[in-house]
Amino acid sequence: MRRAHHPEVGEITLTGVMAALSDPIRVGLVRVLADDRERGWGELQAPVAKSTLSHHLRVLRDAGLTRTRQEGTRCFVILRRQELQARFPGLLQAVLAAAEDEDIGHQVSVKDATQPA
Amino acid sequence: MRRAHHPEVGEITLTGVMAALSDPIRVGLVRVLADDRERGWGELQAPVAKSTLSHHLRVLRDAGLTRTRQEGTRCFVILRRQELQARFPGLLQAVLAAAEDEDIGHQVSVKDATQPA
DNA sequence: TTCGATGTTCGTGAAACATCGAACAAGTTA
DNA sequence: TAACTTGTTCGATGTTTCACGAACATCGAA
Repeated sequence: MRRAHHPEVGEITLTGVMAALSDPIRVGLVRVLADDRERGWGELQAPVAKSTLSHHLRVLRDAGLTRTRQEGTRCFVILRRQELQARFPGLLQAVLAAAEDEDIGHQVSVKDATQPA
Repeated sequence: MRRAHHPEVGEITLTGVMAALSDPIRVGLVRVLADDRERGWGELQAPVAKSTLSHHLRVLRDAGLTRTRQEGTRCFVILRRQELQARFPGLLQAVLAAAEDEDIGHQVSVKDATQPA
């Protein structure tokens, strides 16, 4: 369980990001993470098996969209917003706005576990 | 040779656009078309067989990124820039900027045939 | 040490995709 | 009518992706 190759900012590719965001579930995950709060795996609710969710999160990570941190046996994800903004200015913003507008990935949500702000 | 289902603006989906732009050659085609000039098939130069090029142009068209016009036996493409801007504000712009920055799709170009401005 | 929880990886299909060459269709031109 | 040009469609092939369940690894707790 120790595999987490995050690409450097400079290694993030446009086509990689586009490919990662061509799946509704992954768009949904990004939307959920768009509030810049770190989320635990377990909070993420999506209509797929956990191995499939793991796969999607890996794709997002490999594409450079998210960063994964491990703490004990559980993992946390966070959106690499600033880095993406630096690499591809305006892109994430435009995608998020479009996703909101179309309500893409609405099937993904967070369990309100850590909700006490 | 009569197949050209252009989606309405409202039918263009984000994931469709993202998927279409996850291929370097298609990004290159969009870059070439980014000057808003209509181009003939024959002008488009890409390192793939013509059937493959036809396929890529079809994907772009189906995704709503381009519009195809037929005149006699030859076809012309143009970027649906305004409509995309209306549908997904800022998206195309961000993608084009990123593509320029990374020089993605540089393998695609135009023959200077209609070049006399 | 033995559970239980949490993710990852593996093995496996089904589907989608990129690519090519060849065959086809539809105009243009000779 | 007979070429020729231009682009589409077809069939084949190999790769990638998505999906699942099962097995494995890791850590914390009993």
